[in-house]
Amino acid sequence: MSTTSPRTDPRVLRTRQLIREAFIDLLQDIELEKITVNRIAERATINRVTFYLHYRDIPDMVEKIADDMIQQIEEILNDASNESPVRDKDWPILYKMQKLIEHIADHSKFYKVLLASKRIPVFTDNLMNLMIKLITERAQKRESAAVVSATRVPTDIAIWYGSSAFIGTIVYWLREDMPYTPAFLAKQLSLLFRLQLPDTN
Amino acid sequence: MSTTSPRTDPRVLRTRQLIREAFIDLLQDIELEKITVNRIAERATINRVTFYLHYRDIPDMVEKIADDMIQQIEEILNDASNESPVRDKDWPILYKMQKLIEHIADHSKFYKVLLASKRIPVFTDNLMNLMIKLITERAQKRESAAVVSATRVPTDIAIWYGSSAFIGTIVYWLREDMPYTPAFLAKQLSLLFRLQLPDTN
DNA sequence: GAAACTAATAGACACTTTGTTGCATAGTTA
DNA sequence: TAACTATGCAACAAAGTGTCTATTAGTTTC
Repeated sequence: MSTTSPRTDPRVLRTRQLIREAFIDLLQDIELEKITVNRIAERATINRVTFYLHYRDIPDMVEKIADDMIQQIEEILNDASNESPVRDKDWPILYKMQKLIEHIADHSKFYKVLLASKRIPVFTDNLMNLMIKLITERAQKRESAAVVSATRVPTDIAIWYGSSAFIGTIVYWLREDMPYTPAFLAKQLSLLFRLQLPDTN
Repeated sequence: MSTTSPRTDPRVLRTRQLIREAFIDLLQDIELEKITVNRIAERATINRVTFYLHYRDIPDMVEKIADDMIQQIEEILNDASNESPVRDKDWPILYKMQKLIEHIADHSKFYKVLLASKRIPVFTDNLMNLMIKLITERAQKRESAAVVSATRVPTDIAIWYGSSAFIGTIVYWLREDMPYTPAFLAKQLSLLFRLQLPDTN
């Protein structure tokens, strides 16, 4: 559902957009369990049958929306890899984090409801997987192999710890309606994270 | 639903136990969204109507089960406060963490499904709130006021960071079927956590 | 711009789930 | 034993689900 390759019918895009917005909108008011295809269709001003032309059921829709989210974020992280300022070359994860947090702030309505207020597991899960992948890659590049050795804490535990801390902090920051700027939050996260890496300290 | 004060009718206890077990059991096989009162009643070998005698609906049941869970954990943490060995007096949170993780290990079937495999938000949320409370108290007692000052990271961010890291690590440890002993995991967590507190390092 | 294609609408269908009722039965407590 | 109360049973209206067929409307291609 995240394909745009062979040019998609604008009606399809429009419908999916409407469904998506209606869903986010409904989530502001009611619990996920109480959301029905009926209500979504009504709010999106589409026919109920049309919903089934796009998604098997509500969990399927949620999953597809989560996939889109992850794809967007991956693009942002990739872009950040290239345009990263020289001064951050020794610590590129800071720049990536900042870009990610800025993106989340730009779409805070979306992320707040799916990640923070109602906590829909698949979103947190996907984001966590992405973060684990990111940190693991860094660790393997030995750019921060210290995560492993220096603290004598097993790699996997250190990675679980760091990834959960990153995402969790962002979630709470969202819940509190973003009391710090993305740049500041990214900086604090990198400070705390750096502490796990005595080598580079 | 966590009351046992004026001695509860054994039939009530039996029924709630059956419902609880049926629910955990069902969650091993199917997604939360697909679980119906019908199925729970069937698996629990009780009448569907009986379910409604105890819970308003499924979300209500989940919430009550989560409440019971938190109450149990609070008792464990309180007990740990008293019986904490003298040598850990300067760092009692380690002992508490170990007791908590041991408890989770003892009921791993329960916690794995509710916290790790299917991630039912209310459980993680409640546990997170408890952890935040715990860390905040420590911080206020100035026992580890360093969380605040030493790293120059704002208190709330440091607390979000630490709490998320704690719970997240335990969740991943559960997902991986507990590859370390509770004592070892608690030790590693305290090592990583201590790093946030340069004063005591 | 007309023709071919495809998405969305509308109404209807069998089916499941929900939450509630009144009444009968069985277990619990005093 | 008697009073009480939890559970079981049958049935109900209401709502939601997922699917079908036929029709309308928008998009793309030549």
